[in-house]
Amino acid sequence: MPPVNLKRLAQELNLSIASVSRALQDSHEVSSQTKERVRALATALNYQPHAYASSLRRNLSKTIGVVIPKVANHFFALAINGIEEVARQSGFQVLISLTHDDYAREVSIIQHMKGGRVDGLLMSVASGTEDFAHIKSLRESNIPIVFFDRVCAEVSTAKVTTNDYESAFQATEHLIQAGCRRIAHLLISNNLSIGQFRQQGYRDALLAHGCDVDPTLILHGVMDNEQNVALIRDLLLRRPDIDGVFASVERLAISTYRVCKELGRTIPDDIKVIGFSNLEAASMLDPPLSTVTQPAYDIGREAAKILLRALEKKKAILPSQSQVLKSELFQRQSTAAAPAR
Amino acid sequence: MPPVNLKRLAQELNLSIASVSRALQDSHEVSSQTKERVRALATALNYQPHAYASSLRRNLSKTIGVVIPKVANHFFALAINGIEEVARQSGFQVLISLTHDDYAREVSIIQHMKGGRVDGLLMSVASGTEDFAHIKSLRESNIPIVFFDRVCAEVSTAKVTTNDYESAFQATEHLIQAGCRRIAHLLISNNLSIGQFRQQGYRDALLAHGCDVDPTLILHGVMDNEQNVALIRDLLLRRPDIDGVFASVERLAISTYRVCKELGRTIPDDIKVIGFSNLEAASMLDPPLSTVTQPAYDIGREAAKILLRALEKKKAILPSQSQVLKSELFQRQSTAAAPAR
DNA sequence: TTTATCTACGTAAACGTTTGCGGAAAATGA
DNA sequence: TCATTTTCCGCAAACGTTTACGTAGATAAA
Repeated sequence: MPPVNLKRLAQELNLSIASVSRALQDSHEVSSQTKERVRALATALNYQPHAYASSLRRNLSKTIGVVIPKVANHFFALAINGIEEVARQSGFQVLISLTHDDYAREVSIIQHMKGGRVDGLLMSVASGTEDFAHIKSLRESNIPIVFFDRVCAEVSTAKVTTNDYESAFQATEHLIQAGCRRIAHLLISNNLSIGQFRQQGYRDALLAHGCDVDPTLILHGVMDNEQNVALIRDLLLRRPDIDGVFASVERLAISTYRVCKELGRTIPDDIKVIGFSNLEAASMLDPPLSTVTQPAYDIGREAAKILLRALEKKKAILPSQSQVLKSELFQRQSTAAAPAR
Repeated sequence: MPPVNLKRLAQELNLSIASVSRALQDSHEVSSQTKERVRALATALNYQPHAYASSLRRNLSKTIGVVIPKVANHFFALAINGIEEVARQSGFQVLISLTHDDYAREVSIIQHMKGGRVDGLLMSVASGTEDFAHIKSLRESNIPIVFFDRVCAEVSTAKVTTNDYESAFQATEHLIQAGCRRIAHLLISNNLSIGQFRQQGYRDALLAHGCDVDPTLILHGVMDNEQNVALIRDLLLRRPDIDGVFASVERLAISTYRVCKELGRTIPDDIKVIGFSNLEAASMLDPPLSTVTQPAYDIGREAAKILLRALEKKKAILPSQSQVLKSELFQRQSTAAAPAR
């Protein structure tokens, strides 16, 4: 059977393709009777416009790209939900691509996206990315971009982040007030501003409370979780005086739990642990994990909103403005102060 | 500045558009010197082919659609990773759309996908779906589809599942052997085969061990977690003799933990709990949760492989064959038998 | 009446790519 | 030498849309 496209509809209705197209767009240039005829046949034949043909002609894909490191991560999963919600309301599709925190893949993905596939981009930078030429090149393709969470300081555009410095400060302060004196900081090795902010918050909190910053207590984690467990084990064995751990990412907090169980260190008596995390089951852990929880869903929503507003106005270059949402600190068992004796 | 497309390359090289196109495809119809010239300029100008134009002309999008209920779910997140891995290796893009377990959205998404957007589809059916006309209509559009996990029995095509019946049987048996006599079964209300298989495994395990099946012990959960907590609380209060819970999905197991904490029932002494789950932190829960864990990543890989093989051979209709992968049962603290007295 | 405006539709070009066809020049065969 | 094949390239149509422009008829204004 012949495909059901505009030509087919036009033939069966004795109309021109143009009129059918206009009828379906509810143009004022076509009479209401013909509109009805067209719409009737369109639904009868279950006509579906060819999205790519339309994109090609209008130079608009009605699609936004989302480039993130991974999806098996509560934060990004929730952010996607927020993005998708906003996009759907505006009739946009969402094209998700995963970098797996790999620079080469990120470059390749951005290249692909540039070929007219997307109207705009939402992005959380891969931790391995140090050169940003591929991102800057989006300018020339007139593709606006909004960073969220893992922003790129070098590129001036709109950004949605959380108050990472303050949250890290609070988390560290919370550990100090719970009685910790030797606080380790676990982070994923990268030069992204987000990691720097969190580390700075950690450092400043220590200084503000008269503790000195010991660089050997700062551990740079890697991609592989097994390796992280080994690294953390080494650290805790080498420095038995560590009585607090501030994990910059969820995985490192979980790895710390694993190591503590293995070494027989009890949380929170021997070591207190707090970490950035969006884990729903945090309160069900043994012990319940104190967390800094980012408003992931809202971050996604806000980023998408900003991007869609820009697309609406056909602004390809966004003002370098950053919106900061607040994370929430949940105090749970893992950082409970020792009972007064 | 003018856009960099085939026309632009052709002009600058004094060639025809056709030759440039062929050169970039490494056609034998163009000399190796010209190929070099073309490739050189293409990389110099950072030429990126227009994916949609190519799709339109070749009637191929090099894209596979993934339609799933949600992404904030370890199982689906891992499955996506598997899918993405396979797709990337074959040069395919992955277009993810979320149904949020809503029938209307699922229909709308399938409609969109039919408009030439994707070459094939991977799908896990929404729990609310009861009519499958929208799925069957894909046949007419020549779009092959592979179901994974939440398959649709009514549609005959390739399917990738896990051994749900046996896993449920084993999980229930495990509870019985740990000493449980009154075992509740929590599931998400739906008429998908997957839910039926799991329930049947539960029933048969009870019968096989001489327990009778009590329909009032089977609880149909809903979308909202708070509501589920209330439902489970009611159930446990109404039936204080319940000493075991088999949760068909992760969320319901977590909700059970919450309720038990609230009611002061200790796991596993008062109640033992096991559930389907891909939660990485399952062993860190309080107490560590016994799980039936599906090989989510492999499921994604297998489903994608089957689909891509079909696309390779231009087979739009796949033989109704189902591949069954095995889930793994992890015994942890939450189902530990009471110490002999 | 004539002229101008409006309504409703068709014609055709364009978006960027791929590809069947044809053909000129070069290479090969006799 | 001529005939045949091979090599390399251009022309133009096509994919399904959208849209600038043209126009025939109807209506309104003069």
